[in-house]
Amino acid sequence: MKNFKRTTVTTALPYANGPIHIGHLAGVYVPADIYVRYLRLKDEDVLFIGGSDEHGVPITLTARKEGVTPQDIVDRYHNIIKESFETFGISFDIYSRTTSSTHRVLASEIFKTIHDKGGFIEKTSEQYYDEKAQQFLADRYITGKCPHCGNERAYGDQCESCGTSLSPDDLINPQSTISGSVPVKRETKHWYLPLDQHEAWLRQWILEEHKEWKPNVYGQCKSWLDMGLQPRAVSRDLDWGIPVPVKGAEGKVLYVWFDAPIGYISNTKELLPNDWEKWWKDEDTRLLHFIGKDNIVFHCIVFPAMLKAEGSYILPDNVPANEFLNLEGDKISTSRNWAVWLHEYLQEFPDKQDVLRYVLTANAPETKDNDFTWKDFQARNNNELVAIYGNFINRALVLTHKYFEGKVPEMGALTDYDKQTLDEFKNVKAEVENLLDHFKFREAQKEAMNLARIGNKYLADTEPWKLAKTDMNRVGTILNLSLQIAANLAIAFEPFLPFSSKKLRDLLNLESFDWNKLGRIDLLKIGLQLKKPELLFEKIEDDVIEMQIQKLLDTKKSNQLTTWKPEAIKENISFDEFMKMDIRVGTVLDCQKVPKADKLLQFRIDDGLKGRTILSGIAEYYPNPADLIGKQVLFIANFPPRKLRGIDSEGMILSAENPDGSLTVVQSGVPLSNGSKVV
RNA sequence: GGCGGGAUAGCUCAGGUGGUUAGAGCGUCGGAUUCAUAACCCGAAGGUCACGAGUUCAACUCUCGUUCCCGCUACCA
Repeated sequence: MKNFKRTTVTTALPYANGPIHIGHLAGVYVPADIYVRYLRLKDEDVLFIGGSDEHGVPITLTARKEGVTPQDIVDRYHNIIKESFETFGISFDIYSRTTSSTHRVLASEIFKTIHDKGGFIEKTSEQYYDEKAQQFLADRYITGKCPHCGNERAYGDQCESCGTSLSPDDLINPQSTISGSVPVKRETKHWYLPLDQHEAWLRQWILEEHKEWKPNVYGQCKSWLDMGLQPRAVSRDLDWGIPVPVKGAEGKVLYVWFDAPIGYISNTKELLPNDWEKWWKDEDTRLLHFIGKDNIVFHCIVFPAMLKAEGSYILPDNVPANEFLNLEGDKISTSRNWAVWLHEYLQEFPDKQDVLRYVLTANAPETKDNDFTWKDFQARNNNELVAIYGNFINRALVLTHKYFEGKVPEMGALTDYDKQTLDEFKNVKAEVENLLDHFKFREAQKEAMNLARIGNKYLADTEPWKLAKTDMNRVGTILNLSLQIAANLAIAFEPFLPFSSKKLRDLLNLESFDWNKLGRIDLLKIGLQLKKPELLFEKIEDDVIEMQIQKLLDTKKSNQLTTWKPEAIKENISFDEFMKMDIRVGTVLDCQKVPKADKLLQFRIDDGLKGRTILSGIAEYYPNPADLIGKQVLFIANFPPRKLRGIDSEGMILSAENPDGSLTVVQSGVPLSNGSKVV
């Protein structure tokens, strides 16, 4: 690897539309913080950048829902997030926000530079426009009926009921959420970043020059590159964001994904107004992006393309992306409140930052998705932090106080067994370093914990409490060595468990905690007075854990209750409007999966006339499509034919939406004549 | 459907340019011990390394196919 002079570490900017949860922490912030603390301990030049991502449509929607301004929303969450990070010990050099003036200026400048270099292409397209509110509608501002599951409140980008991603054109009966009016199509101009033009060098840079990236990262990039890159819009018609800084762009802002990563740079600039460029433009700087797997393509392809298009910036050297953390077997979900929220944890478990840090690292989703359970949290705390680490520290201190009034005793001649023990932890430094350098935080922490295991074993094997009756010199040596191991633990755990390390250093009156001293046995001077033993960690009892589990069960219950509520009835229509619709009864003659389409079933329907073919996107709910053959179903008979996957679909099979979002074809209970009208 | 990642002890995970008895932590069981937050220490049980073929003297490790989980992507009237 190249010898870099300094390291810039960025962490995915949390979206200021909700608080931080353990998934964010495990995937991004805890590993990044460990890495940064480690580099700082080694006295390397490092800058740790964080901040809130505060633009984009979802924030405006939340604001609208609550009847406040977008600024109110981002202020609220920015403060919650910033404060919880601070309390949790994520040691950012700066945690700023994309609504800062520095960011506003820099993002504009970067856009302008790329623009002036001809790095964008301009395209005019038709988009929905709300005539009453006199503005273009972002995908999220349009609701309508989901063509897939029939949910009436699907958004223009996604149906939250069935999870399908949509485009506004897909929606049936689109409606503006701003004024409630029916939007019309209108022409609008936007700027695009032509990723396709960047494909060649990206391919070389990633696939040839960065084979060392994690398999999930490398594979995902390769997948995208092989599919071929498309131009991506970098502007939107919206009033919340950074104005597009060119003529003729009134009412347009930078698309949030364009401005957000620039936040890394502007936050650096805010911190170091005169000195920021060396962290972003010097080839001797190593740039690292810590992110979750949802952000891989963005940080490996899109953002680098932006930086390259601008021309003066360095590219990331590595993008250590983690997978996702589940909670008690289910996906973490902000909207379903299925999460352990950091700010709540900090309140409910005061002074237990390190416990969560430890558990999240021990269980980090480094190679695949992982599960967080409260039982595991309790077990890790009680069986590892308390029983192994805390217990060893306590033993060493208690013994020293008992036999030597709390002063570090002299180290006499070392026995073979002493030397053997020393051998075991001599190379801890090299091992932890090697693991951390390769972003293997889970194993690195385990290696640190191993020191405590060595200590416990040493005490058990040498039994100083027995020797105290006969050979106090020997006891002194044993305890000196034990205390040296304790001091080593304080250093080794410093990146992982900073709060406990500080507490331990206080107990040991240990001032220096230079990483380079790790592995030495002269960290504590003879005669040094130690503080009275104090527990490093305390046990977590069953009732505390049960309360947390109960809290989640309650969430689940209330989620179920809300989902089961039928939706509100749609606005009235006239009888005439209904009569325009031709709903018929038909018998399924044949039903099979459409090849090369996951969701489509192809029906052949006896409609009493010449028969018809209808496609329906319900394949995932009918693993055995043949089961439907012979059943009588209802279908819309007077939709114009539409080609799907090359097949003409002549109508729409009616299905009912279940509480879990799945679909069931509505069937006739009694035999009817094929072709009967439903009136 | 295409592409990518994953599948190894009850649980969480290591592992290897293919080569003697496949590792760790936790949990379980047994033993020892009392300095310690009934903690620590020692020992044991527990795995056809997802499934099926192939290459090979030899495969958990390579190849192909299949299944399941996660993600990206197409499809959803």
